[in-house]
Amino acid sequence: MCGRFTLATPLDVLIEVFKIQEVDGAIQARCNIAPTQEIYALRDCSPRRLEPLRWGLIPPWAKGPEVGSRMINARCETVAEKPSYRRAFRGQRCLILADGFYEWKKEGRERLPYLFRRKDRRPFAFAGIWESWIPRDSKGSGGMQQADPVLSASLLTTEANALVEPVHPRMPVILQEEKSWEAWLRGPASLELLQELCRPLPSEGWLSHRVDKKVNKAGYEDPSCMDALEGEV
DNA sequence: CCAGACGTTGTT
DNA sequence: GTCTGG
DNA sequence: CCAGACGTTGTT
DNA sequence: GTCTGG
Repeated sequence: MCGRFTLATPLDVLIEVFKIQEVDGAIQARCNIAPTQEIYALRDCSPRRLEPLRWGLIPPWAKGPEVGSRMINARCETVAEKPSYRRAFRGQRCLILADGFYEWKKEGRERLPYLFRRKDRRPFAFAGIWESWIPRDSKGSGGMQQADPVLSASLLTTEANALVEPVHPRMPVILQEEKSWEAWLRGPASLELLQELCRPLPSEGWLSHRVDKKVNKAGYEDPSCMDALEGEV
């Protein structure tokens, strides 16, 4: 699973790595992105536009946005069939930008967070799906103003690779090459190709280390979140 | 037919 | 909206 | 994902 | 225990 991640790479580097052509809104370094918060995604190949989305896919039929708080992940094994996800999986895939992700290991009563990232610290993308949700006319508005649609997203999960497996049995679907970014975003794609892209990423070129439990608290964003605990590598 | 769910993880 | 369960 | 709340009535 | 909020 993946319930927290980081995106602390400077914007100019993201623009260069992902060939971003437009940037929507201000993006700031994030060390502990939590569900329901803003994430940054590319929804199209051309133009490649970086935009903020809400983490937690809100299906179009939802009565309120809180439905999205339990839709933060989609299993790649079932995403094509689940009523809440399949439409987005067919035609609304996105790349969620990241440069690290946290997974928790259960040790008795404790939940110990680990950070996973590339040795070279290059940013990468989670395979995501997005939806647009239109708020129902809220009671006092009297139809005066139509609320804007809310864009939201889930990220796909797959089996853990050798590096993640000791900590947790699932990990996010990671795309780290231009070719796979293109393939994930590009129009209609065969189920076969998409399944291929969802295989667990090999661990070569990646590192993990334990981090402080202060990461457990959503909203704690100090850069020291990403520091290795003493005695860890 | 209507009502109710629609998701993932991990578990003694 | 669409599917499942009763 | 983890942390924190988990309830109603009626009100200075 | 289970749900909601971040």
